[in-house]
Amino acid sequence: MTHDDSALIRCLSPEVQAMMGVYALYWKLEESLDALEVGLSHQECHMMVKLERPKRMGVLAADMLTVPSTITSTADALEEAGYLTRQRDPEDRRAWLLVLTDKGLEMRQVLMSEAGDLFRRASGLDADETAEFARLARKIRENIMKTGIPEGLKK
Amino acid sequence: MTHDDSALIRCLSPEVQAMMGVYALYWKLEESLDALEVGLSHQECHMMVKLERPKRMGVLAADMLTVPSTITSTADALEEAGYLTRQRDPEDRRAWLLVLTDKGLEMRQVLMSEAGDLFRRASGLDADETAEFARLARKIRENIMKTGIPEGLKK
DNA sequence: TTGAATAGTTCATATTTCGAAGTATATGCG
DNA sequence: CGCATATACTTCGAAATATGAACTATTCAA
Repeated sequence: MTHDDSALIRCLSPEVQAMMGVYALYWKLEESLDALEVGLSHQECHMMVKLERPKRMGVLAADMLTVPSTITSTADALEEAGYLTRQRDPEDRRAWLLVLTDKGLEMRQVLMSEAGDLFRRASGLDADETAEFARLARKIRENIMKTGIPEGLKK
Repeated sequence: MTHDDSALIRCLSPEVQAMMGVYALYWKLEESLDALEVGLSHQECHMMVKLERPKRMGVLAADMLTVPSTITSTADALEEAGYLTRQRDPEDRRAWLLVLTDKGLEMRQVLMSEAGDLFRRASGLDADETAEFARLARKIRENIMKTGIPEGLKK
C-alpha cells in the first residue's frame, strides 16, 4: 500500500473502493488513538464514544459487537479511572446504566474533537467534500442502525 | 445506538459525523467477516486484502500498522492454509515476498466481493450515491497513503 | 573484509477476548 | 402467592492475539 495502487483501485467496483477507503480511515484513526497517549485502550475509547447517553451494558454489548463479560471489564476500567459510574436501571433492577461522569464527558469531548481533527488531516477533503461525505456517512450509519444487529447475532 | 440518535448526530461537526459513519460501517463488515465462517482471523483477512500484489513483509507491517513478528505469524497461518507462498525478493535476498496462490486469489476474490455485497446491503445507498461515496473514499485513501505512516511510527 | 544496518524469525510474555458457571432480579403461570 | 424459567450482569480461568527482545541471514559502505 506504499505507492501508486490508485490505478489498481479504480478497477474495482465502487462498493469495494468505498470499503477500502473506510478501512484506511478506520486504521488511521485507531493508530492516532494510540498516539494520543490518553491512557485508554481501544475498547475503552470505543465505549466512551458509544456512551453519548447512558446505556445499559447489554445494549453496549450489542453496539460494540462483543460479549457481556468484555463490557464488564471495560466498564470496570473506565469506572476505576473515574470516567463513568454504574447506576441501577430503575426500569429493571437487574440492569446497570453506564453514565459518564463530568470527567468522562470531558474526555469524550476530547476524543470526538480529536476524531474530527484527524478526519480533517487524514482525508484531505475540502469543506464541501467533507459535508457531502458526512451526509452520505450519516445516511449509511442510519441504515446500519435501523437494520440493527444482523442475522448472525451471538454465535 | 439502538434508536433515534440521528438527531443527536446532526448536531456534531461534519467531520465527526463522517467518522461515526465510518466506524459503523467498519464494525458491520468485521461482524460479517466473522459470519462468513471462512476460517480466517480478522488479521488474516486483512492481509489477504492488502495482498492485491506480492509484497514484502516489512511493507505489509507498515500497511497493516503492526510489528514484523505479527506479520510473520499471520503469514505462517495463511501459508499453512495454502493461501500464499513466501518467495525471496530477488532485489534483496533478506526479504520475502508474500505471493497469493491461486487458492489465495480465489479467496481474496470472495472476500472482496463479500465486502462489496456488504457495502450495498449495509449502506442502503443507491448507485449514484455509492459512486459519489466511492469517489470521496478513494480520494481519502489516496491522501492517507500519500501521507504514509504518521509521526507516531513504531512507539 | 569487516562492521553496521536491515529483513525476517523465534519464543516467552503481556494483553485482550471469550465462555461457562454463578448471583440477583424479573416475569409468567398454576 | 410461590415456583420455574428467563434475563442482566459478574467472575474467573482458558484461549486467542499482539508485542518485544534476542537471534539468523543478507546487504551495504568504507
